[in-house]
Amino acid sequence: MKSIRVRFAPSPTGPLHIGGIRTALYNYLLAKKYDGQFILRIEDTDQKRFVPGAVEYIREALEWSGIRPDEGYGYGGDKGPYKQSERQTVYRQYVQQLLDEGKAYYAFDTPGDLERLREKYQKQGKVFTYNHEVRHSLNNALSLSPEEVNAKLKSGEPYTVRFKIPEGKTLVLNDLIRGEITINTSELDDKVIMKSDGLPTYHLANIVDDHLMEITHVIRGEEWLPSLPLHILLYEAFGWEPPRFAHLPLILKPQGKGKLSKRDGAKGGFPVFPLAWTDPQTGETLSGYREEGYLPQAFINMLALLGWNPGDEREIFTIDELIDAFDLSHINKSGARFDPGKARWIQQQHFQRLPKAEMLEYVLPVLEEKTGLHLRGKKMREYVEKVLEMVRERLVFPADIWEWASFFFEAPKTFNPKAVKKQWKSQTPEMLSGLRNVLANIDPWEAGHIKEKVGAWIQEKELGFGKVLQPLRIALTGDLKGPDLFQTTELLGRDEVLKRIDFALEKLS
RNA sequence: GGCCCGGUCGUCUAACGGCUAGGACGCAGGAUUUUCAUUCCUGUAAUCGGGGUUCGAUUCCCCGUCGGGCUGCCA
Repeated sequence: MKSIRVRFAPSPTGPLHIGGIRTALYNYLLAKKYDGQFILRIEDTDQKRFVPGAVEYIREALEWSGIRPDEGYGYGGDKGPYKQSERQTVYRQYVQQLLDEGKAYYAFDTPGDLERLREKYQKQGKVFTYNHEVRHSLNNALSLSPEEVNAKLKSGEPYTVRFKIPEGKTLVLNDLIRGEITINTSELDDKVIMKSDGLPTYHLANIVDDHLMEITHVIRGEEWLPSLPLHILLYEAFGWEPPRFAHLPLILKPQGKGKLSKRDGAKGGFPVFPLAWTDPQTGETLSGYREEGYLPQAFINMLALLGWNPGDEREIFTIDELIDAFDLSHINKSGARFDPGKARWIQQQHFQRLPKAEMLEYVLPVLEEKTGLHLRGKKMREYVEKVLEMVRERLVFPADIWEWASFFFEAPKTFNPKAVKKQWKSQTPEMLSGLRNVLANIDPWEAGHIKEKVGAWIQEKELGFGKVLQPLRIALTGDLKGPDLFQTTELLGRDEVLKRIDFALEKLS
């Protein structure tokens, strides 16, 4: 049995969105599971829609996600070139073959002609379809004499080539996810397979390349399901064995109607792209999962679960676990509404599972940027390690470190008014002055010992932990949240603690 | 309009004719904690409607309905 070869074949018309990455992921998982190859092919047959930077974006996004092609554009391989704009002569040859065999024909209808026909039909409440019913009355090689056709070709008149759909045939197609699909070929239209610019359309290029590149499984979005009959017919026309097909359910908007689009992220407050993208035309930047602080493994995990399940109740996977668990038979048939909240939860799960050292590496740059300090030296690094140890459970994203631990690096200059209102009472300054004296004389300065001494003092004064510790927390951190206060005081050091108490007494009294 | 594909808690989903329809996110409540967060416990809520087939339908078939996709010299 030959090994599995799958491909991801995006069109460089802009940034890939998460639906595209998910398609790439499923292809990748299948290839890795069965020790096959995952190929990247660039489908740039529409030069009008080409966007500069898009190819680079696609590659970077795949790399960041950990979905690395084994072969393809930029990755080598002996079945190239892997960019369709560089394969024009290949396609010409196959188009010619269909022409010679009478399976395709020249068509001279201009875009204007077709536009007028569509309008005319629409006025009558109908839809124009270039099919077996009308093809003999249109401006093409089926209605013109061979001499007329030759004359037109010689004169350089622009033409397209259309595939002649065999009529009245019932096709029974098989989709790995949806099962059997039956359709009559008379419902189909004679699709253009080569445009007047000499480049093939998607349909032709796609099947020629899949065949030449020996693709065994085509896993793509459901939006391609309607053209599956055409593709099968093309394979038949060439006498090639088609690959197996699997059409993935679409990813839908979190709210409202329709499939997730590139515009939805800006509106919904969540990214729809793996990496940030700056539109070369407008200069507008749209955020990406990487920039939001998502871990690649969390991002991948989240996408994997959108339309697939492992068949058991596991939800958190490493990439290797995904490869192991992945299975086409557990892909869903219906579209999945994207849920940003669940994505965040998966990120949290992955971030929390990070080994200490790795989490530190994620958090360090955030801290360095916020403080402007160099934190890689031994001493500072150890300090950050201790801070991280105290707050790590609270973090979902690397950037959260600042929300929870800024006070370990900068004394509060202001105090959260809500916290003050709640816990800073008229008798607080006096109490805190008393506590200050206790703290000033504690030795050794160690969390357990501080707790013991402060506890004794609270009891002696009959004050209660909350009444004392809450104002102290405000003084030290500026707010009413954070890790264990005694550990916090230990790490801050006695001098700093006393200084902050003095400052709070001065500011809030 | 035509063709195609779908429909289980608000959301992601499990149950491939047979338990009180299970899990997760979210939400609500509780426990723990000096606080916030974490963690733990509890609760919340679903088979689109109507017909069949069957001893028995979430599951199979038909109709309707709703949702989605396609209907380009785009991919």
